[in-house]
Amino acid sequence: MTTSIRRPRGPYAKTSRRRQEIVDAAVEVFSAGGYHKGSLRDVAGRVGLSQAGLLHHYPSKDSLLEAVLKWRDDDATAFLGEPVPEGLELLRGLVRLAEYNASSPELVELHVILSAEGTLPDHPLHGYFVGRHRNVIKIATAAFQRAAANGQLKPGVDSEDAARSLLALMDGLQVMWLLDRDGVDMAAHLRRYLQSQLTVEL
Amino acid sequence: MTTSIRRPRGPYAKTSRRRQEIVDAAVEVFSAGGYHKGSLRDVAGRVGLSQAGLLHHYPSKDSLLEAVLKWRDDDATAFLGEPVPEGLELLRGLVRLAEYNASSPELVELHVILSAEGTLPDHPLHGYFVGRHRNVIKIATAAFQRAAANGQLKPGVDSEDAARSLLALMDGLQVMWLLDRDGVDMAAHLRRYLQSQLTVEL
DNA sequence: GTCTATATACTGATAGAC
DNA sequence: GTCTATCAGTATATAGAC
Repeated sequence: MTTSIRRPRGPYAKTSRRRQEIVDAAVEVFSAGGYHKGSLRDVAGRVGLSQAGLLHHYPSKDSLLEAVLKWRDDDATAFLGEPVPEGLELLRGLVRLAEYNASSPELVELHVILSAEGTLPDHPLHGYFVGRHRNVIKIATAAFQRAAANGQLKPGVDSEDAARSLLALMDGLQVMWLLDRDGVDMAAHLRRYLQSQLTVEL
Repeated sequence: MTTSIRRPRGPYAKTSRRRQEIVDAAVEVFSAGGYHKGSLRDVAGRVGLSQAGLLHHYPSKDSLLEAVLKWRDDDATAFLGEPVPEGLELLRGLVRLAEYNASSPELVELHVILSAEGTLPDHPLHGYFVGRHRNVIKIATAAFQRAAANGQLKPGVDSEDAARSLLALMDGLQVMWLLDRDGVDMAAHLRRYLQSQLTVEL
């Protein structure tokens, strides 16, 4: 997010609001079709703009998608709290995040479709998801290490392995939940997994 | 697969071979781009055919994709053996399947991208994946129930929950593996999870 | 069985008026 | 800031010759 010194509030605030409307609409569109199927015309239509008009705010499809991902990351970070909590607190936060996700199907759809597309090597999002994955693994591993240092982790459990299994489970549960929303309780599955790795009550 | 009585072998065998060539090429194309980005022209080019020529063998994009999914299901079934093994044998088979997958990145890509697209309600594959999911859950749940009946499952573990966690883990690990092939040992993660639910050596 | 040619429909992006 | 008009590219599918 860049700020302008020369246009501090008035017109800028209006443009900013407009840009947020566009991002909201883009979330709807990319959730329902992913990057490849989602079209700028569709996004534009939802905010009462022509496609060319939309391109005035975001000069390309990629730049719009980038804004969507930034918005989603900011949303998740805000949910977990800043600075990101450590140890068991982070693990508890991830369970609460799963509960939150289950109340926002759109967010889950967005994550599932974009992260799958992002695994493909020549997808515009590939680099973003590779980097994000590295970062998330690092943070979750640190949480398990902190738990281990506090004697809260079962003996023989490797922190990085536990972190990877946890994150894979989170991702896989989201796919499964989209296929069977009433049959899958994402947070409960995560809690059970975490409990099986810990020596204390989560 | 329909067979013809009037053309028992010669020309039919040739056509059958051609159709398999096409399916192989389609796996490559849909692996790399999913349903929406994968194009018939691309598939056709890989087997030295024009796009219209390809449509002679599979009259629509959907029919070709259907053939691809059938081929993949048959492949997995053949790997696990028929009839599908029961109890611990099935669980061991799923671990071996993960090892097999790790030697076929293309299969993993195909599964990850198509199953993500298939979660979207209006995707042509949605019905297929919903049905497949139900079926797979049923089989895996039965395997855990069999293990429980043999006293091989830890007390307090619900068979269906264990099955769902296992399958979510399998799916999530594939996404993760595509982002970091050297850092993720899918089979090892599955084995650890299963071992944590069982009273006997897997 | 395979081709060329074509119909029809979208796509993202640009040019330039207002 | 938003529009219309347009360009160049892509897609699936069909018609009909060979």
